[in-house]
Amino acid sequence: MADVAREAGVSLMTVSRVINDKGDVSDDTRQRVLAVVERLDYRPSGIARSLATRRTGTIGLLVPDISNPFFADVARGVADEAYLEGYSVFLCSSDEDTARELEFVASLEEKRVDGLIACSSRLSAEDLSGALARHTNVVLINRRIPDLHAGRVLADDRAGACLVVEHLVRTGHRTIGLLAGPPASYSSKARLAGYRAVLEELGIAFAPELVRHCAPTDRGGEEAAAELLTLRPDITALFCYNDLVAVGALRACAARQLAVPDRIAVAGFDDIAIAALVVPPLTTCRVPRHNIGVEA
Amino acid sequence: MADVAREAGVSLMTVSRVINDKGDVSDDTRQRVLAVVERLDYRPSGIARSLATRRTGTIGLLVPDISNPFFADVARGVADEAYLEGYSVFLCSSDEDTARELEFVASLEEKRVDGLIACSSRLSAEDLSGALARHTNVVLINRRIPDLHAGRVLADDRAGACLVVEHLVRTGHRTIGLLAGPPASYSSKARLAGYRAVLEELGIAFAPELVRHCAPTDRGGEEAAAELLTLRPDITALFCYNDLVAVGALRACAARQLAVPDRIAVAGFDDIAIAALVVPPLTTCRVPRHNIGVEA
DNA sequence: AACGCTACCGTTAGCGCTAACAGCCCTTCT
DNA sequence: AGAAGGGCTGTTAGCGCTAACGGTAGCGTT
Repeated sequence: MADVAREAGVSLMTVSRVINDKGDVSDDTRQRVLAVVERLDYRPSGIARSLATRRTGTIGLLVPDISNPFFADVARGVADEAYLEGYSVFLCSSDEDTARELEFVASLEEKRVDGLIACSSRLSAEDLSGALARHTNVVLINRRIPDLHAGRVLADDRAGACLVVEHLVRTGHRTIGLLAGPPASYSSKARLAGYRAVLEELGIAFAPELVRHCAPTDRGGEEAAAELLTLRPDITALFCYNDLVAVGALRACAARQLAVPDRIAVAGFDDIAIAALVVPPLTTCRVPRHNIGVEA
Repeated sequence: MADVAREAGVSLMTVSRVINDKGDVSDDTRQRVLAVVERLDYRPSGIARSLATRRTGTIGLLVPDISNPFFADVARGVADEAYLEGYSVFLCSSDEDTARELEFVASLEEKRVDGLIACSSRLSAEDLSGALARHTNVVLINRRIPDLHAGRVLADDRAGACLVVEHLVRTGHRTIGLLAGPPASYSSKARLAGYRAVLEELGIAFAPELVRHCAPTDRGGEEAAAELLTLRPDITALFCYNDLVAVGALRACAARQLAVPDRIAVAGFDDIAIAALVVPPLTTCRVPRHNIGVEA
């Protein structure tokens, strides 16, 4: 920057004004400075600028697993909107590990991010609000923490679950297993609530042994479905935490020679791409993942 | 930091040594400083540290589309390894847009990233090497630019294609169609080369009309397969650019009542989750996406 | 003539850290 | 005794920018 100022015959401040497109610079000077910037191939240091302005133009994005299509789509929305607003995004994929999540929050603080989006945090309400209290601009996706000053973007998981379960009951199912995903997940609780509400509303007793938590992956779904179907072979429908779990459930059904959907129905959630491509295609409930990211 | 130094009765430098875990601090002093750090809830500024050390502990990751499972898996590998090494990752999803890609490279330079991983860049060799020349630590995934000082991680697409085509030929196929994906893609060229090499090696004439480029999606595969099968109904096997294309091809076959795999064989590439889930499961070739990210 | 205003540009003092070096004290060795 | 060296701590001078304020010239107004 000093080189540019010297070569253009102006002060550092004038160079600063030009590269930041501030007013109070004559057109003539501006052109002269820009020419030198070009000639010397000068790029300002965002680090030094951040130190002086106390803004970094970055946000942190915390997800449990970026290779999960759900979070990848949310991330895409976040990345798209951040780009439009001139922000950069730190990707933090915590591998569903709460300790790592906490480390990421601390690391993002050291990096002095301007904001933080935490998607489907697996942390307890206590740990999460403790960690986030140090950040000023926070948005939570699929999490509701009462006393935390933070924005929220929530899918209406309860309503979605109601739709799915209602559909299953109306199709004649009375014994509906629930592969409920990670117990710490907000969505898991909300979907369980919807499942329960619809059953009771339609006069079907809620049976805890029909509910099984599992990892939110196809493997998690496969294992949980196998166990649940062994325990309760009378199940005629499985409502799965998400489409990945449902895909795993499909495999478990295939392994036991249970025809889908004739002998047993399998429903997922999210409507990720794979839902339409498996055979048979999954019953599911669309969640506007990209929009959620944009909104957050 | 000044507060900590004052309260602990030491100099700034000693605080710096403690928080950076450098030697030359007595155990007694270290404990005293750490206690004050804890009490004042002090977190060092990575920005200021970066300005002083000229290192940021960040890398940039450039992908065409983070919502594409292929890139999401690579990103997961990058994120995992970066975490282990104490680096943070800037996620840049260019939406398959070359202009945006260039902007990202410039923005990462201003952010003073320590390194940059560019995955399947859509830029021309010229633009890409021009943009990356300003960065010192660059790794390209699935791109080979001759005169660029950069690390490379390449899937051996040619060898993979050879394996698949050889398998098809050994299973008795002589008329093998190729749905070749986007012509600009490095992988497309490499897989075509493998296809051609194996055919010629095994004494089967290469027929250009058996090759058809297409979008790397299930829809692209469906359309291209339909056209190719109309043109050459004698085809008994389809080798597809990737698994999504192959899923599309499966649909095209179903529409024409061609039994898979009895009347026609369909092979994909990448071994994404869906490959095992369609009926019948796809013949495919695994690409170690996560490893590629880790390695890069 | 005195004043105020606008447009432009410069100076000063940091932002919060660390590299490099300088010192002091104590021990060990010759 | 003196030299040498190691362990610990402090001082100085930045890293590359910008906020805040200060100044000047030129113009119009009273």
